[in-house]
Parts: sequence; C-alpha cells; structure tokens
Amino acid sequence: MPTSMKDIARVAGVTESTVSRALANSPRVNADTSMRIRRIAREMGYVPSAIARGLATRRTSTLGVVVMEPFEAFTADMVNAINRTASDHGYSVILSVCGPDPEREMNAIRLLLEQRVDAIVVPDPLVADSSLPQLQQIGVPVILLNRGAYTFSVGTDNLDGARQAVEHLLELAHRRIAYIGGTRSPDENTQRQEGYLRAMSAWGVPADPSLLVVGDGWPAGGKSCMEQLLALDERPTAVFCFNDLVASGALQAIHNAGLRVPQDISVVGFDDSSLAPCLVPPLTTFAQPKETMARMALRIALDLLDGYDASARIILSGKLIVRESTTRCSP
Amino acid sequence: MPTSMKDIARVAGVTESTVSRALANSPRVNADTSMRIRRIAREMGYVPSAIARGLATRRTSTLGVVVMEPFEAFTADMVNAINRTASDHGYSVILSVCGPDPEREMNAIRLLLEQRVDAIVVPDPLVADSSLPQLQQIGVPVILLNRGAYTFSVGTDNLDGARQAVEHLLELAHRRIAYIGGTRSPDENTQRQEGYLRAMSAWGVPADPSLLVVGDGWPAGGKSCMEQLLALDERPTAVFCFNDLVASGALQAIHNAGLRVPQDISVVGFDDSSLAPCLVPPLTTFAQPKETMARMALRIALDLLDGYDASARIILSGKLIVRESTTRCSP
DNA sequence: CTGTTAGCGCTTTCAC
DNA sequence: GTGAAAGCGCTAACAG
Repeated sequence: MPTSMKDIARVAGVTESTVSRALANSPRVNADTSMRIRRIAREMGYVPSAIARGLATRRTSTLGVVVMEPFEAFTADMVNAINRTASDHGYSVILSVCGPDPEREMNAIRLLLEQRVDAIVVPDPLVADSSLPQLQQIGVPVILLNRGAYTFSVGTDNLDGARQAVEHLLELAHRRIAYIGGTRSPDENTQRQEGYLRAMSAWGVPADPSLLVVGDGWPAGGKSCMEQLLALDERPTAVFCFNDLVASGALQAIHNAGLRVPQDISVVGFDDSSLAPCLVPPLTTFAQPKETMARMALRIALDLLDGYDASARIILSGKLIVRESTTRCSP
Repeated sequence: MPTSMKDIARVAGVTESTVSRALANSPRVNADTSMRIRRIAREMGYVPSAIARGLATRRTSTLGVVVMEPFEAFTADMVNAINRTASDHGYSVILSVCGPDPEREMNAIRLLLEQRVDAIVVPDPLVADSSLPQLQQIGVPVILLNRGAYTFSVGTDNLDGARQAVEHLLELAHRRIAYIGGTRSPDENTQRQEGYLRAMSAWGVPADPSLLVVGDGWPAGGKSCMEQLLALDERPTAVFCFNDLVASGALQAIHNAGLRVPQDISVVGFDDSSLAPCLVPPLTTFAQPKETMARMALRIALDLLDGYDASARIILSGKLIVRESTTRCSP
C-alpha cells in the first residue's frame, strides 16, 4: 500500500488534518512543522491520491475528451491542444475513444461521467441535433467543437474559411475551381460548400455543378472524387477540399493521372493538420485556430464549473496557410 | 448532486449493501428485488462513481498512457491500439502528455500515479537507461514499448524489420541503398542501421559510408538528409528511412529535385503509420505489429496486477507493406 | 496554529 | 437473502 496522510501524520506526530494543510501549503500551519511534514512526506515517497481527494472535494481536476477513432490528423492535433491547456490549468485528461457511431459516443460520455470528470470536451461530435438538449442536462459541462447548433460550443468560421481558401485560388486567376466535400460532418460540409459558392459568385464566376463533388471525408473518398473530376471534359485547374485527408487523396489521384501539383492543378485543404506539411507538395490549407479553440473550450467549462452562465456559441476565425500546392493558373 | 446508492436504497427500501450487490448482479440477492433495484437505479439516472469504487477496491480499472508531444503518426496509432484493447478489458485510458524531455516524462508518470491508475504504458519512452530500475519500484506496473533494456517491455524486431526493408530493395536490384537515420531514438536507430548493414553485407554489397546519414527523426531532418544524398556524385537509387516521417521529408526533397518516386529513387519507411498510405506515392513501409504490441503490453500489466511474475522482454516481428514508393532499379 | 469530527460513495466482511 | 458496520484516503467545517 502506498503511504497515506495517516502514515505521515503518525510519523510526524500530528493529525491528518495538519498533514493535509501542510501539504496544501496552507499558511495556517506553523512554518517549521509544515516544512518538517513535507520533508517526511517526501522521504516516505508519498503520492497523494487524486481519487480520494476527488471523493472529498467532488472535483477531480480531470477533463474528459471524447474522440472518434481513428485519430485522424485534426483530431489528434486538437487532443494535443486540449491537453496542453488542460495541464496548464492543473487538469488531467481522460481519453475516451468511440467509433464513428453516435451511440458509442454517448457511451463514451457515460464512461467519463463514471470517472466523475469535471467537464467533457468533444472535438469531433457526431451526436444528432435532436440529442443536443440532453447533453446540457447531463450534470457536467459538455463542450462541443465545431457544432454551432449547441449552446456550449466553439468552432471555426467555416464559411469564411472556405471563402479565404477559394479567394486565394481566384486571386491566382483560377476560375474552374472544384470543391470536394465530405459527408462525415454534414454541417461543416454544408458551410464550407456555401463559402465556396459565395466566393465564386462574389467574383462573378458562375458555379458549374459538375465541379461540386462529395466524398466521405477520408483519403479514399478524396481520391475517387478527384478521379471523377479529372475525367471531366474540361477539368478544373484548382480544387478546394473538405479537409487535408481528402486533399491527400486528391493529390494521389492527380499524381496517378500523370499531372503535377501545382503546375497543372492547385490544391487547397482545410484544417492545417499535421499531415499538411508532410505531403508532397506541402499543402496550402486553411488553419483552424486549434490552440484558441482548446483554450476557449476550457474557459467555458471552467466558468460553468464556477457557476457562471457561460452559454456561448463561439465562432473563431482562422487563416490560410499558403504552402506549395497552389500557384497561378497557367492556361 | 448525482444520485448515489444511498438514494436508491432509500427509494427501494433496502440497504446500500443490497443495492451494491444488486447492481453488481450478485446471485446472493433475491431476483425480484434485484430487478426492482436496477429499475429504480435506471429511473433515477444513476451513474456509478468510479472513483468511489476505486477508493474502496483499490483498483481503478484505469490505464495510464504517457506519450510524447507532439503526437506523431506512430504514437497516435499506438494510443489507438492501446485504447482499443484497454476498453475490451473494461479499462479506461488516462492520457498524460509530456514534452520531449525525460524529466517531464517522469512527471507525467507521477501524475498518473496520483490518479491511481492500475498500470502505465509508455509507447515512446525516453527515460534514460539508468532510471530504468526505478520504474520497477514505482508501485504499479510500468510497461515500455520498444525498449529492450527494460524488464517489462514489448517491442518490434528492429533488426529484422530493417533487414526486410533493405532486402526488398536488394531484390528489386538496388545496390546503392542509403539509410537515413534518426537520433530521436538512439537505440532503435542503431538497431535499424545495424539491420541495414547486415542485409547489405549478407548480399555482398559493400557499404558506402557516404550513404549512411543521420537526421533528427522528423520530416525536416529527412528532407535535409535526402538533399545531402542527392548532392552526392553517385546518388543512391533507393533509401531506407528511420520512420515514415523521415520518409515524407525525403519524398519532398526528391520531388523538389525534380526526380520521381519510385522511377528514379525508391523509398522505404518504417512504422506503417497512418501517414504512409496518404503520401504521394503511397509509402512502402515496415509495419510494426501495433495491435499485438498493445495486447501484449496489457497482458503483461494485467498479469502483474494479478500477482504473476510477468517479467518479459517481448520482441515481435512485423512485416513489410509494399505500396508504390518502391520499384525495380532501372539503371 | 492544531485537533476533532464528519462525511465523500462505494465495497466487503461478518452477523443474522 | 439482507443488514450493520467498518473503512478506502482525503478534505472541511467547527472548535479550541
């Protein structure tokens, strides 16, 4: 058995309470005794029990994060960012992985509730809109990322992100610009597509329906969509992709067709996941402000825990990262 | 406050003990009462408290995982695999992220100990050999991955992996084969390099020292190493890389030089991380048996918890995944 | 400044 | 088959 406060108390010849205070650096305990107690604790290899403390204080300083398997680039980055901010605030992170299934997602949340996490963050939520209200009744703050329909959410401005991406291409003189969507997140897809359409029309470029294709949001889908686009009589000179994974699939298809990026076709992704700079060529992509999102999410959670009303649907703006997958349209 | 067993007991007109038993499906409680209790629990929205149970049983059914930030592909995959097996065994996973610094790694472990995790797994350990013994004295099982020097470890046969990779290239008639190492994991690097050298000598191919370069184990390092190799008077026709990240950097350098993969140069990676199939072209790479590694690691941990002596340095073999980045040498 | 006391929510003997 | 009681390790009033 690991040493407990009781053990320390015995050795130090004081009560548990004093030990507790000393270890918490309470000013209400004699400086000498305090120091002595801490020394003894160290010598005895004392490791405080977070679960016992949790039981007593009804706060575990623990944050639950639900992610969908498999970790894809954006999610992994997000977990990273969340973890970083969480530990800055003295929080540990419990990871609960679920499959691509709303029911398993709910189950993952239940598991976290059993662990009595103080709050839950879901970077890639797939819960149905109809179950959203239920999430607020759950007892602990649940924050969703990129889910504007929910009261406690922080997300990226997809509309504007898509606009930035497409305008970048338009500025490079591209006109036949395609959009490869992804069904894995219908809301986000709709918004990004809308942003694409608006940018096009703002520049007076008529939208060609055949340039609007939709895959599954994974590399395979991106690849087959791109193949479809390449088979067009008049193929696009640029493509804007739902996310970086889709873009990687597109890159493969273009390469297989014997074409070059960006000379023959420019490609833009979305997310600026850790995958983006590794691709050949390094991908131009819209960066979601992941760090800020994580910080905001945690802020909402902590405010809620402190009893403040933190209802907020925060929408952050990101910025385009221009790398080497885009260039001026050369007809 | 969430409903507790006490609440249920009051409503059901029984004692807490009976509720506890009923909820645990103990046969020692009357079938009818048991069912009734479980119904009440459900109706009251009861969520058991894992931390209270943990306090009482001194088992938290919780597994700690320490990973180095940033999550790179292999680690993320490993966390996935560990999580999957863990939840198969009814375990939750607490993630503790540390920087690339042994001290912070130890700190991450401490944090997990406070949470009273039942065991700890470290997929990419960077603790010094000299601190290894300390890990065994820590109170809970600590399993390291890919760290043969440690008593409780499971890893991949790096020597054989490198051999497989290089022999694949040799069979494709390559002779000028380079190795791009990575210092981020000295042990593994040494082993993979050794495997490379042995395969070469087994085939009677004299090793050219100028074909042996070493980077940092990240894409940037891979890129600059590859540039160095391309500047050689007689450049290699194939490169074997320390890991997939390095390979992605190499791919970029080759692309920038106006050369093609695999026609001009074949490239082999290591790990078969989720990055590999996304690259252009999809990367031939040696696959570590991640699922098996996770399973074995958990098995050791559970055996240890059950009081068995599970000392074992398990070395698993993996297999080469041939994709499109390698082809026959065309002189 | 320190001790006493009472839980936090659950499990687990030991009785009945 | 069920209850009573003790305890897991810690915190937090409340006294003194």
